[in-house]
Amino acid sequence: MPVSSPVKPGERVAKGARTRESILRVAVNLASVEGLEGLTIGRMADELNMSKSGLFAHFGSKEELQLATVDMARKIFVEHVIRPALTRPAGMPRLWALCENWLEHVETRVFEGGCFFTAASFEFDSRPGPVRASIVAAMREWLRVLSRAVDEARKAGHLNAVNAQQFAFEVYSLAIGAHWGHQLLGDKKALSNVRLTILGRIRALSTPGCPSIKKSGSDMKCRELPSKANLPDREGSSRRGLVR
Amino acid sequence: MPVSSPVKPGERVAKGARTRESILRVAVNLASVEGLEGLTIGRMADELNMSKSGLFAHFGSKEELQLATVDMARKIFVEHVIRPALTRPAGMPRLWALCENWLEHVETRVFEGGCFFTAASFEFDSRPGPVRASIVAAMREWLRVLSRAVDEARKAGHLNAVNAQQFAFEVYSLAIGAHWGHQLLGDKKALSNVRLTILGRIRALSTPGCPSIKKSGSDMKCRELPSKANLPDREGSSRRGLVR
DNA sequence: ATAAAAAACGAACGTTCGTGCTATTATTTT
DNA sequence: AAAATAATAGCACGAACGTTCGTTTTTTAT
Repeated sequence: MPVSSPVKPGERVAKGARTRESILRVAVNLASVEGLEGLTIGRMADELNMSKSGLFAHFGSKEELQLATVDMARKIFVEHVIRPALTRPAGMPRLWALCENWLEHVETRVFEGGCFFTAASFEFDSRPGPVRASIVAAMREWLRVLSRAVDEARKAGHLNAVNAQQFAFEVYSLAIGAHWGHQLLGDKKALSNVRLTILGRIRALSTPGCPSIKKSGSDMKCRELPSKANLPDREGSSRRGLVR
Repeated sequence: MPVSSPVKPGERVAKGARTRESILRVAVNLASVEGLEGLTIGRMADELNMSKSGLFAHFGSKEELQLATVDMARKIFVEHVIRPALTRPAGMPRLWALCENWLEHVETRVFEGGCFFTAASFEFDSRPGPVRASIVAAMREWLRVLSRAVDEARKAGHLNAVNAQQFAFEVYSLAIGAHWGHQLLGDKKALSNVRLTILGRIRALSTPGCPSIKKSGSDMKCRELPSKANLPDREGSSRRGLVR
């Protein structure tokens, strides 16, 4: 009796696709803990109460499974980190939302073992092959999303002149550091400390006209600008890559 | 059977110890590329032209091999990153040397796959066990060395009041980010960019009386203070941990 | 030089790995 | 409801895994 994810009302999805998805959901979490190379078909089959061969048939090779896993992780990452940030107005609110959401997705264990892509990045940073390529592509996209947000903040007059790419890189480095402190050292305050550090870096470069980022409860929210609507913008050019 | 006692300097080294060391030297590099879990006894035996069982006998279990590998990596790390920095005078010169040496040891591939401990950190950040514990201990020590250097720089009047631990954390986060950009994205400028970023962070907090850190050729050197000698200080309290 | 000790080997163990097959169910489509 | 198709199970394979054991070779101490 194999498991498959619940079918959504209205939407007719083939059984195979449903099973495939539940497999990948398990795969993503397992990989975030044990690594993509530590993903073994036998273990997954056990965890899903299905046969090795039955599971295997969905992918045809381990590498295909790994690639599919990276893709699924990307989807989850977009859903939890990027998409919600795009509902915020371009500029400082969106930039801050991206940082917040990233830290939060580690804190709330969207992936069992912390950020999937952080683990995958350092696991594959010295290996050739398509899996690495897929991870690299995802990370380049993430960096692009982040640095575009920085650029938008500059254009909106929220940030003083900065090298957007460089600043995005700096912010993300701090985030990775937070992951390291939180996940490896077990530093409970690592995430919130880095939240403040990033905030400090942003504040140091923000203009007087920048919408304030202030505490509200135990959370920090960035006050929205009144101008733009509260919807994900599909402004103009085609959006390829991470968000699709 | 007890482990052989440390031999006096100049004394002949038992064959076993020599072999053990060459095994570990291979192990460290292999692990920096394939991960500590990817270390397989068969592969290592092949690479060293010896038998699996002969190699295995040196450690008794894979976990022991991993622990020994972490220890060897620690020794190499100390030799390339920490020890040379301790020859510089406490304060800004030493702090900067630590940063420089870390970035350099990635650039010059002291470990084949980049920084051993960066890889190990993210590989084991979600796994229990003694291997993880050993990595954590090493990283705590590294952070302690770094933040002590920051503190010394403050005491020497080179840096304005800072939370040493926090600042050390920030600096190391940037370093990890550099590793990520260099190793995963193949960004040739990642290391030198972050070198400048760290420099910027340090400069922003340094006092007027701080010895300047200036370019000399394509390299940056921190001008030494005239006061202290150019030797590794064993100042006072026992030094336990990383450097031993 | 010879005996004791240490180190390295070779073969094999039981397991698990990824991956093929061929049946046999379940699900869709007609 | 029957036929066609898709999904899963069962079984087996060769290779590689970590590990054990008895033997042989090399090093060390007498």
